[in-house]
Amino acid sequence: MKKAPTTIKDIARILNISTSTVSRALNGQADINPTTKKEVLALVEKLEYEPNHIALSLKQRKTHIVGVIIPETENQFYAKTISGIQEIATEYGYNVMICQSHESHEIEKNSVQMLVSSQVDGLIVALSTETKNYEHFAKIYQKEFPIVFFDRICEAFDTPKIIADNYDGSLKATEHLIDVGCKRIAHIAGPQNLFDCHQRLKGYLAALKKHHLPIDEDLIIYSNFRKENVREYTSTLLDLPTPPDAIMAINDATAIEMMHIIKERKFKIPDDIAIIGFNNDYVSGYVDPPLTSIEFQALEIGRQAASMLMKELANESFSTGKKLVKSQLIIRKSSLKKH
Amino acid sequence: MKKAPTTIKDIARILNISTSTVSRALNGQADINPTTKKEVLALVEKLEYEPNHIALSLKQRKTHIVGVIIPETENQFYAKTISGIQEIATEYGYNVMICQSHESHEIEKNSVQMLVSSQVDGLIVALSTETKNYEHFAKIYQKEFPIVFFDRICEAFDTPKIIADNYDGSLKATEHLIDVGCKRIAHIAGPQNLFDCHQRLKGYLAALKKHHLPIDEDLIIYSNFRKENVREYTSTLLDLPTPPDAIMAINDATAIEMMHIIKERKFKIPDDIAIIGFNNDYVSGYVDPPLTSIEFQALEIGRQAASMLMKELANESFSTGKKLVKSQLIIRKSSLKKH
DNA sequence: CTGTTAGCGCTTTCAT
DNA sequence: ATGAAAGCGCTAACAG
Repeated sequence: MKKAPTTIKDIARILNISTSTVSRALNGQADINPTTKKEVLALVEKLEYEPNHIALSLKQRKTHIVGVIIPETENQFYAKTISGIQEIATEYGYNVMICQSHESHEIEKNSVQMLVSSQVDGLIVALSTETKNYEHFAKIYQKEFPIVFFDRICEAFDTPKIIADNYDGSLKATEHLIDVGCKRIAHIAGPQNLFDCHQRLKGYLAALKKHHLPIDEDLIIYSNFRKENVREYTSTLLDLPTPPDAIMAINDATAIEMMHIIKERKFKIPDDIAIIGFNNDYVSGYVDPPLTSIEFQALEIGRQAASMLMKELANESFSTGKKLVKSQLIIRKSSLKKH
Repeated sequence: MKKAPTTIKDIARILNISTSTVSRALNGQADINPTTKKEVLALVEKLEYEPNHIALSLKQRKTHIVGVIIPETENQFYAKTISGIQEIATEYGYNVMICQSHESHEIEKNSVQMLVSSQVDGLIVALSTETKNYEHFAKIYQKEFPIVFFDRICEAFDTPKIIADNYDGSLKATEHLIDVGCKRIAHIAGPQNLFDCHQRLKGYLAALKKHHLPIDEDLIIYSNFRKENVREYTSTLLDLPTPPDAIMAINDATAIEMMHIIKERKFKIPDDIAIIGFNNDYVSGYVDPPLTSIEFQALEIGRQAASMLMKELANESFSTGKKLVKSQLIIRKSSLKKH
């Protein structure tokens, strides 16, 4: 059983003054007798009074909480992103309420509703894999509820959008493979409704085209991110009449799992098949062979997303349109084919 | 500029009824004319009315939010833990507000204050590395504020505590090393104010004692978790007159980094030096050689911590004392010395 | 079955 | 410099 906390009223009663005076003493701005103020502050200290944010929120119709919806905290990328968001939010005096969609459209929808009901002042969102219908956002967007999308963005709305430059990262990675002599480059693509995955595929295709390599549909496999399907994807590729000489997987986890299976099948990495992943997970430098990967600045993306929202909440600016955050190719042994 | 949301008052005005009737229609329990109810519900639908949780919270002095303080979301273990907490909290109709201490005592202290001011109904906490003074918790504990500690627990308070069985995990891991013939087993220990790290050291020492191996202080190194110091720890061990024939590192990240350096120095793993880590990060199965590790059931720990809190909030039970969640030794090549 | 009223903790005019 | 009163959105006694 929790004890009732000290309120402004308690202070007022004890000091025989009105609650408004206490409020003034606490907030400092208005006219107030320095002596009264000192007394109040002393009692506040003694009684360990803590202001009740809820009451304030109700009064001001502003909770100073931002809602965040991401697919999974277990995903390093989103975990870092959260840190970036919190860093900026804290700076602006905001708190963060995080929901995970677990890649479910239904959960995402409920989270939006719950966060809105909780009166969060704005939303920062990376869409779930399943989300192909945006009504739950449309509903609040048309009420001018502040939303910022990042990474898994929704192009349907005119909100700020922060994304890693997946297109450029993918393009550079593919060109790197072409550089080291690969001719049949496979791509394990992600669900194409996800903006980032779509950009990766586009970057891959652009690189092939630029270097006049044929596009072979057999070399493009659409993954659903499920680990248990990786073996199947890998086998499909290895069993082709002419297997690929390089694979660019949709992420490091998939790449690492594939490397495992490829080695089982006695193919040499990178000499038979070069491998590249996306995300540059911290382990990628430690697997055998070390994995070439495209690194995204997750922390920076989180920071920028939060900054955009903070600015919008402060009515400072209202920048819609996409903002790209640079990505970087980290070259390691898994793609360094001798030629 | 956000538009003002629909309130219960709006509905009442339009329908020419009182707000309490609307409230009753919405909550369903009390007597209410089915027709009136239908009208209200229809309008609620049409106007997209969403109840204001803040108003409810103020009224009921219960926010249905639990605060969570963890060191880092980037840490896989805590990321999973969050998922477990959220799973249970959601089940009970609670939301979760997450703060990261980033291993700072100061930030942890501020987070506690902020969460309490935000009127969260309870707290789930894993302490920061820096935290050696518990006053910020004592203050709320004595007000009977519900707290559950997990993993990095604080023994000073009579609250529920959920921890992975680090002692047993460490004991088993050390015995496994002894089994495969190791005689000079080193331990990279963590800060001893952290409960889990302390238990790991105790398990290690217990195993040595049980098997009548001498305890060599040179073989115990106290780490601060900083990646940049790992090289130094490794060198210290390798440069000993008689280097260790096994190392049990405080976590997989450290173990993997050490493996790297050990290989640079041309020691063979596991034949010269066997390696074991803690946590069983998803990559540990993929490094070269695959890393033996102790796995903790992070999800389960999160679930149990949340369950304990939910029960306390429902006044169902008040179990203080530690609850252990089993850990498991995952044996891989890095510890399989031939003998 | 429904309306009236008071109040949750706080700020903020408006008086004094 | 301070107090009284209203109100943020909602629920819950109480009265009818």
